[in-house]
Amino acid sequence: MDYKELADKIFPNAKEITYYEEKYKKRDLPEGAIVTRYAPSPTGFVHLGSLYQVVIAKKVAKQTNGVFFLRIEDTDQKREVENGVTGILQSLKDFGLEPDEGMTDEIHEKGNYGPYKQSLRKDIYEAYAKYLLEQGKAYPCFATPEELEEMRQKQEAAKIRPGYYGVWAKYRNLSVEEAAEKIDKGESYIIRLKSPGREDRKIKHHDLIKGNVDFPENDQDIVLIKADGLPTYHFAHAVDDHLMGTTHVIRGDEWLSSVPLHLQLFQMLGFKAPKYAHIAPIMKEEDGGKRKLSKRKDPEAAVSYYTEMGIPKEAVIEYLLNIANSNFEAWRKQNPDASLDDFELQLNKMSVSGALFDIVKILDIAKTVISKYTAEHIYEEAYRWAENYDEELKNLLQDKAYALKVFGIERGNVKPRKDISKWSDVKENIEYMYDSEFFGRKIEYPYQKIADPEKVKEILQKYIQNYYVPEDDKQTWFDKIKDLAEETGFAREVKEWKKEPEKWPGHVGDVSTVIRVALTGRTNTPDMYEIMQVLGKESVIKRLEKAQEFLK
RNA sequence: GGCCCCGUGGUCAAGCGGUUAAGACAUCGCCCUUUCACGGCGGAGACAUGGGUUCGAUUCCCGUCGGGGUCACCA
Repeated sequence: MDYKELADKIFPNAKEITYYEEKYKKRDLPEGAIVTRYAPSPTGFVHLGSLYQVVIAKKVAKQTNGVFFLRIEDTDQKREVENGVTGILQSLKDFGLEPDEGMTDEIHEKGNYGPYKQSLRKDIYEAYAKYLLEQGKAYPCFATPEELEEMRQKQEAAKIRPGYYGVWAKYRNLSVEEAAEKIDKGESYIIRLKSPGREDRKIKHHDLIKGNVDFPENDQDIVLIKADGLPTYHFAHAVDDHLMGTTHVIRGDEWLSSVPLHLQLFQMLGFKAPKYAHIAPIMKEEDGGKRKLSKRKDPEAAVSYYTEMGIPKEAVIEYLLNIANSNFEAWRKQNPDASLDDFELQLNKMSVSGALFDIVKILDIAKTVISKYTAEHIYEEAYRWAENYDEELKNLLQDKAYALKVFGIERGNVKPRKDISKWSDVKENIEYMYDSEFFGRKIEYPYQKIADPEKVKEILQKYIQNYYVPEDDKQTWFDKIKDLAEETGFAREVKEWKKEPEKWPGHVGDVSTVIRVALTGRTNTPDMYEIMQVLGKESVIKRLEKAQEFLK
């Protein structure tokens, strides 16, 4: 009996690998085109770190007119979540990062290199496992989990490197006859790689991000096909990325230490190895230390968090690009209005170590991004967000024409207002502009320097009677408030007051604060002239009268 | 513990043997002829540490310390 017969015994129905090699032709792409992929488990959950990888992978592919595809790695049934693929697809869509190929929903897919779901590729993995078996490069291993556990404990106790390798690889040198006999007896087994590696030899690897890294060769006889008949990540990675024509594997750096194994696998399979780019994780500070952003502990680890908060997708991506390439910031300064697509990302400029996640920075970016939107765009985005997450805001926004006026305050000019960094800020930001809201709840009047009820009332009264003319232009309106200040005993210019503060109890700014508070219930608002224009005469008068009433 | 990677202000980071050690966010102050948000100007704030190599080290080498990753029939 020889390897070939043993292989036939194990995988009697597997096809020759030439079948697959011919079926999946080399991709016809322009010179230098890069093929990348995102290969998550179908957990339905997309981590910020994954989104980061996707942004990079897709960008690199697009830059070179290549392909970015989605492959679902569902070889571990324990990880599977119902509708997991849908959740992932939705997240990618939320950020405009749809793949060119791969799954399009739970069961459908597009592209010529499928199936794009690993559980559907079983026969393919078997063909390649058989191929290795035939050459004696893989073998059936009959060790039970208990046996393995016992071995590991021995190794630990003796303080030697744990694992299934060398003399510990008990079934490695079983003769084909012995193996066949065990199989005939019905003993369960898995398929292991017969690693030719030696731990005392080094391999050199050039990582596109990490640079040159030396590792000991892999000498572990790792599992290729598990007891459930599905491949392990490593084996599937080699087979799939070869067949699917991946040129650049862009993944988290937790995989860096598997590179020797993966390179070995590609070599034994006779495949050309892809280039690797290992991305450092996004970290979070905790108790002075750093740790990876955690799915369990940190809500901001889930990409859905940002859509829920209403942070625009461009802002999240821009932040990620900021972390990815430090020259992005300079580029953005040079090209404030350019599309993100125009930025050329360089893998070799990526940071080797993980950056601490900075929500403040992301919000700052979002603020700038939103400030460039038109009122119309803001309306649409805020409305779409409100539909899903905020019923009250949705109701406020029903009157589109009015909402557009509100959003148009101090917008569309050279120095647009920067006060919204996420859609969830909007309600708080605009609610006082609506009479229904304003009068609908208990109004607080936080008067500042001028708080004496009589004085406040006097200012308000005189303003309505002698100065308020809705048709006034801004300058006239402004001058009238100065007149009002003077009439009620305050300095008409702030500068004059600053020179001689003892001369008046306050200045025009203090007077206008009274009006502002009466009008809006707030001390800080956007330009008051514009607010009054938007509110309109009726509302302004009503509000000013209500404020006086309140003082009785 | 073995193996691998990393260590510049609070954070993200330029820097590649000789620099007043950039910039951004955050922070503080002043200005922007009324607040706030912007914007402008300015301030404070860093090369983990000990040895080498060198005329000269943030930069090169070694140790120490610190941080991270990885050692599954999980990905």
